[in-house]
Amino acid sequence: LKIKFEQLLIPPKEFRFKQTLGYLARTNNECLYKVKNETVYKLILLHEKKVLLSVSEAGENKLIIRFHCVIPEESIRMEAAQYVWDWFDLNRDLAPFYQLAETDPILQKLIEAHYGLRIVGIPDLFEALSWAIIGQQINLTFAYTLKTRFVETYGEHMEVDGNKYWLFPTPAKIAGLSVDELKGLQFSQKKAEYVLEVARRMEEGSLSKKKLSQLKSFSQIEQELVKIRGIGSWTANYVRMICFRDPTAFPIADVGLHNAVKQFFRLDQKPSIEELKKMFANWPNWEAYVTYYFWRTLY
DNA sequence: TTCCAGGGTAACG
DNA sequence: CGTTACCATGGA
Repeated sequence: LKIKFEQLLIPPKEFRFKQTLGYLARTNNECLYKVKNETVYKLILLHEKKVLLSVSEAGENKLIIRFHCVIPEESIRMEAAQYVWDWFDLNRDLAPFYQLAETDPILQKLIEAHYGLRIVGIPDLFEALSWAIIGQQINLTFAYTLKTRFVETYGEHMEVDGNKYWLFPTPAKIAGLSVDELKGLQFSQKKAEYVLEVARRMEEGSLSKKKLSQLKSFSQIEQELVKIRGIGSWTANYVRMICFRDPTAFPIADVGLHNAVKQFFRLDQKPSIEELKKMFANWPNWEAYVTYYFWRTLY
């Protein structure tokens, strides 16, 4: 890929790009970015323009963003840097989290295995909600299949050097679809209805990341989200976690978390909700990070 | 073939 | 309010 411009990013101390890459490369089924040669490539939309960027490590814990398209203007380069900063959750101060581990053997073990791992987010609210809805109650492999069909049917792409890079579909594109069209991709009736409802609300403007961000608390964001059909506690917390960057978000009903905890402690059966509440009470304000670190123990 | 998957809704008591 | 049946489809 031809490099048109480079931009340096200096992440905080408690960050290891290797961990981010490990997460990004956890599956071959992801259609919204590619990982190759320790570099992640992603197409994003900035000011209506498709911008293909890559992120890799440059020297000691520095990141370098490269642009593989027309040379973006200064303001767009800054927004791209901001995007990556948010995507990798580089704004979070992990020092208190790691301090908490000093007197906690469970956290110590988790952090030892994943030091420098940050929650890789989904900054786009429509994508975050849609992906959560798609993933409800089906195995992840099939969830990726559905997402890929959805993206490649309704999303835009850019082709560079024979590779296609995709954007997640916009609410505007999806809002006009019918349930049957999504069922054609093997969405269930309910999933199709839920995704369409979210798209319509976003297209109409009553639902937006900006509006929700202006609320006073993350719990208010959750209250607003669960008013929408198809969005329950798990989905709302998942989205608080990966889109709104709430470290206290806690998708406690998550099957992946249950399996991870079961395996981590070699339990005979999955932990109950009460047991999880009790356990996580040791990690106040870091529920999202502990959940994420547990997830990583599965792959 | 059976079990279950990064849940949610609606009906019921 | 807490519980339960049901949804719906593919993966392993």
